[in-house]
Amino acid sequence: MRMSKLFSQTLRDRPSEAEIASHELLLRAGFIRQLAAGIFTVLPLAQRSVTKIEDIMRAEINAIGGQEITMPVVHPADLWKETNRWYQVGTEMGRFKDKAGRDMVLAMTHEEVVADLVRNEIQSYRQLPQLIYHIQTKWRDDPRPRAGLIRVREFTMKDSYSLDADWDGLDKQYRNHYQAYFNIFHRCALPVIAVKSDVGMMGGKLAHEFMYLTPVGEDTLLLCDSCGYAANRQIARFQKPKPEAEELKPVEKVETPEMKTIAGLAKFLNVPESRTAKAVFMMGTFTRDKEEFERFVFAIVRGDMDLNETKLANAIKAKELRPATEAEIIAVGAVPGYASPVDIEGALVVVDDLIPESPNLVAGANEEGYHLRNVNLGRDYEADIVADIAAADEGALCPECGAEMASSRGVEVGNIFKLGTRYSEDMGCTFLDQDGVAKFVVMGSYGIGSGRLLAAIAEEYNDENGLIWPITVAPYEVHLLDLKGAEDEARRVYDELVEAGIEVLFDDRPESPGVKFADADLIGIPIRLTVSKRSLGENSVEVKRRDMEKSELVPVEEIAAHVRALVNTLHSAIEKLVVEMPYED
RNA sequence: CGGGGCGUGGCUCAGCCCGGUAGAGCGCACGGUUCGGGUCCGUGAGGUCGCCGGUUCAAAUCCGGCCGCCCCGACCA
Repeated sequence: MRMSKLFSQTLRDRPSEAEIASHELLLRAGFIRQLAAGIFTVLPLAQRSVTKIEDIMRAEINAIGGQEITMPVVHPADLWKETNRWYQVGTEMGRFKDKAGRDMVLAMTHEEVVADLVRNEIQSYRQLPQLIYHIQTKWRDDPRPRAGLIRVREFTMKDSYSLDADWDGLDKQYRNHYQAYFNIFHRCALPVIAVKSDVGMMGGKLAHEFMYLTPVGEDTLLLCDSCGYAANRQIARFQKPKPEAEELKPVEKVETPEMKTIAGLAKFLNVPESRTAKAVFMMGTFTRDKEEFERFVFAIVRGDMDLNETKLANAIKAKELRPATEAEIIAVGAVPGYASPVDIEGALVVVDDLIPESPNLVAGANEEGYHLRNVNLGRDYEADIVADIAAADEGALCPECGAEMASSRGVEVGNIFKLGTRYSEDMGCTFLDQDGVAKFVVMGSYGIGSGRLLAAIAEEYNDENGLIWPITVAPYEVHLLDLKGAEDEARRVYDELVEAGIEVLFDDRPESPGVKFADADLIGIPIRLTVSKRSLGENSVEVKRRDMEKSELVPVEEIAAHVRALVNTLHSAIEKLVVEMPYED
């Protein structure tokens, strides 16, 4: 490709909307352009990189038996009504009506379409297992897109769907994806870890997320250095300190003027925060018989811990949770700041599983200015649900080995879900087993966003001058530039490299050397060749790697062979990253 | 949805407070110059000042409403 013909241009100034490196550099280097919030055009350079990423994904998924298909972007809403997700998913789903007034859905994922295919195509256990996948556009109307390609509304995703006769089959396909996903990321030279995660709107039993660790990430992870436990904070378990057993003491009302916070209260009463009960009020949205209703949720965790809303939502099977308003709090008979689970009407009372073991806590008195000492679950109030609803934070003890865990930020670049029969049952995906009995197909789904992956790689590999692509995903292998007086020889080098099957971006523009070098650094192609009067004076071409300072002179007649060898060296260095990864349930 | 910021040629921004002929740098076109780290000089094209309404003799500027974009939070595979 001649740069004089390249569609995109580089930008000298930092675009004002870019806050993180990958966003800024992908814009400046001419890889992407924004159309609207969270909606981007992929320009030629990025398109080449994305194609390479997708080919890596194809190769790895094909290797575990995947068959590529393409499913539609527009779905009849009826399918989504069958699985209830039409009702469960909120504003994130794109909805419209076709000309006949039928409800339609913009694809945010494809379980329903897969299930519809399955119920029509799969009749017999002989047709299982199967693995189908596609690389398609998704629309998720995220309330807050940000950080360039990291979090967008429209994106391209490789999603695969496994179909099995039983759970053992699913387990095998799940493990296959676990390894294949590591292979994909490793072949993109992106370091990732796998963490256990919430199943979210996908439903199902088990999920892992593949996380690229970076401060710009928006997921918080808890990681145990000792045993390797790794989980998204949304579901991270931890060992809770066992309080000492003690006799239940009588409830005692104490005056606590202006003590509306746990910290202030504990100090005022001279007790540790762990001897207080923290009340958090939420309104949960529930679905019953396709009807939505809200219910007040009174959640209690110990005063030294925070409520984890995802855990709470899962524990009570709420579709949504939002903080309750002051009026709603008062309506159930609680007093904000002095709220107590004692004598509450009509609320769903959910307590953390540490509370039953924590005797004689300080709680509110439901009276302005007063608290109660020695409140005890079971004696003074009842819980509707006891569950782990406390959040794990930096320093929490590992649920597996008890060591202190660290927290880190990450970007989710891929995920794998054991869906089980969640969709098969709703949509009637059955097959006849060997014994002639109809059974539900056991499903899994597995996704990687290619644009987000591209951005993560850009985020990982850059310096003050620009991008530094790993060769496996670089838009071109070689960036060739000529300086004044060497144009003819550069053109011969270009033709020779192209002839040798090497991907070359040839900067043949009549620009000054500084402009050409700066653009080469910005675009970040791994190998740079310079043909100039100076190099030709030694009958040579200058060869420089983007990730290294030094350059070398290579005789013109050896250049194609030399570059071929260097390309191979760079590829094999990345191949070495592809290793077997330990799997943990 | 709550809080904050911003909207002026393709890009980065000034002008707005204090109303009076729309500016700079970069980029782009043309001419010259230079040629191993964003050369230098000249000439030129390019803007409904986000949109709608109001105030005024006069609005980029003041007032109201709306829209869009960015950041933080809520939310979220």
